[in-house]
Amino acid sequence: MKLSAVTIKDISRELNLSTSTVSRALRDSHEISIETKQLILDYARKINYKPNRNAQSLKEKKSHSIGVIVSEIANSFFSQVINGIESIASKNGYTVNISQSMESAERELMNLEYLTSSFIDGLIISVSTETKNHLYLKEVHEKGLPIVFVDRVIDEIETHKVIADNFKGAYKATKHLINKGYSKIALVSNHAGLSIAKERLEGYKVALSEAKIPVKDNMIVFCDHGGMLYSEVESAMNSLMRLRTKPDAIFAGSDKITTGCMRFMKNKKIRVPEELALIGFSNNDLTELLSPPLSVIKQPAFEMGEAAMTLLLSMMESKRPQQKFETRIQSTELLIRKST
Amino acid sequence: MKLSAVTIKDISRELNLSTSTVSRALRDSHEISIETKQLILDYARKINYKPNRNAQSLKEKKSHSIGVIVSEIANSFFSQVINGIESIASKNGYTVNISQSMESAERELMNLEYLTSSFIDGLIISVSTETKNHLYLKEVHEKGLPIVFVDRVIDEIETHKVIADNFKGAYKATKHLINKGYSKIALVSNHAGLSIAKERLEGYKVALSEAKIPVKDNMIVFCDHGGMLYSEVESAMNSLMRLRTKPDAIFAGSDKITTGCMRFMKNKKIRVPEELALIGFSNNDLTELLSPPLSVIKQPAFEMGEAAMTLLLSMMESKRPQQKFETRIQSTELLIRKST
DNA sequence: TATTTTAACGCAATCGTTCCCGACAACAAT
DNA sequence: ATTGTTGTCGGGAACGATTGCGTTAAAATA
Repeated sequence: MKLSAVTIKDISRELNLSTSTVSRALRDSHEISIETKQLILDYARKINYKPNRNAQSLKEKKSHSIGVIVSEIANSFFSQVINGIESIASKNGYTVNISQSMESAERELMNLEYLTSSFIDGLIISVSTETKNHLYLKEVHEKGLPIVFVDRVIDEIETHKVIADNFKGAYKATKHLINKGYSKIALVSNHAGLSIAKERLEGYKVALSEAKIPVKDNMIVFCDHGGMLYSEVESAMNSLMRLRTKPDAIFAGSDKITTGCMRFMKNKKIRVPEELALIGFSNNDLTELLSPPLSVIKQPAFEMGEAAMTLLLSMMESKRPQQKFETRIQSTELLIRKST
Repeated sequence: MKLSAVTIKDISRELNLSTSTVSRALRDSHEISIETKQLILDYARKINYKPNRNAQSLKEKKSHSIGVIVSEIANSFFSQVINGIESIASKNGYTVNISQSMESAERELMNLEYLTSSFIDGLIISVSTETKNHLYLKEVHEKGLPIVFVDRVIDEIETHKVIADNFKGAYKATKHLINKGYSKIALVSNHAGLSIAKERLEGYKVALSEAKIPVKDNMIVFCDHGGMLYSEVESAMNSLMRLRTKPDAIFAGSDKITTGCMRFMKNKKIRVPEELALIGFSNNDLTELLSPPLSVIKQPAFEMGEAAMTLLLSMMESKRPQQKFETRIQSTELLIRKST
């Protein structure tokens, strides 16, 4: 069942006017006399008229709604990003359609195909770890769908991008560990193919090199699903702990991995930071309350969401395809607490 | 700018057929010969035809999208609920439109009015703490919009409701504290007008009464915005700590309040549970890793989301207004850890 | 052979809005 | 008196998909 809506026709019939006049009055056209306009507006308010957005969308070829695809909503970083997106979107009369890829390329594609059925005016996406073939994304982009990448970008697609300064964040974190006297620093990274993972790896490597610490391959392990499952982090950590020269510090490459590592150390009763230090990317507010309070690299998630939506707005509202695209790099924050 | 979509007309023109035939072929009607059908299907796939959902919605008077209004996405409980909703929705071809009230009745109403512009087929809502006048909600409900309440319900509106067993959860938590030897148990509650707050208060009171512990009003404090701001929790806790007979245990009435209390105790260097025990409602995965690990009452958030969406589906898909509504009460889980 | 049935397709209206054209007054300018 | 102008309004065609009904030819039946 559905709600029976009142339409422009109802108004025009009641007031003995044409639908054109009513439509124009509601849109405050100058072609309508003030009296008629007032009459229509009053009556419309009285019967609680709301324009049918589907009809409007069909006519205007604009839905005033955007799609957002992230890997998981229940992830502090992404929920904060969405928060930022929503705040700008609702201010500008846009509805936000959210779907989750759950780090699965298949689900991502499904959502994408669904959202792009001439339904959304624009898309903000943070690609899943699995994504390797972005044919479809590229296709809709070339057909003219405005897209903004957030956090996890695809270099091959030229459009606006909003990312954190992953290189610098990783660099600062690693350098911090070095300054604290740690030398056997392991990296538990996200999927190697991810843009953020590459940048963070690079920051890690450069910091080590500058300190003349050799970068060892066996000190770098990967979680191909970004720590979505704890077991993934567990086996990554286990492989590190089996090493002949165990690490004395862990640098975790994502929110879920960071908390996963923490969980691992708790489970294994590894003392932090005495036996093993821990620092990682995380936007979870509770990291501060952990024992020990976690040192983290925090991304300006809310602001990144705002920036992405603002950029998307500019694309959607511009008449002609934009030529110049910008990549906004927002700086991360290093919060040093007790775990390092 | 927008993406130029391919329509049924493009197909019909190219193949020298009528739009009716094309439409019927795409919908696999028996009135179309197999050869023609195949021809159309092949060509449609070739040019990557996607039906225009706005046009479909206009024709069918169904948008196949639902609205979800919660107080905040970046709240583990709600993000898990949304997770559950989305999983069922996408399986059934529905798009989820999420908006946040941020515990503001004004924002809630804005979102509601926006979503209900003949745009959504159904609504799942967890009302904000501020909400007191639900006139508009009642109005759209009476006009026939299927609504399902989750977690925070409005008794006056008769429809499906999905809630956790708040009474029992609170009862069990309080009883647990009593069994552990605590007797001066304070309740830091959510806004008093909220259904969940009332039920939890009741569970708290009954448990105390059964143990012949008098219920004292000054041991019950309220956070009118559900702990949205830390300052709110802080002042609530401060008023408790100023009491002549301070509490020896805190029972926190919501996710944000629980973590807020924990934060307060850390800040004030109050030893948990020696000086003050803490238990509370929370769905945050990290509570386990806090020091001490928090005892919590956990709600089946994901399952609640699933249930809500399932109920909403049944309402949306039924031809006539439903008469019988159910209130699904899902049981909570008491996780006893070190904070009590 | 004449008539009915059936298969396969087209026509045109419809959903609710918007907007390009007019239409038709009243009035001003020539 | 004729022509222009302006201010208000209505007619009707879109937007893209769906669908009841009508049409036509071929096939089946009498």
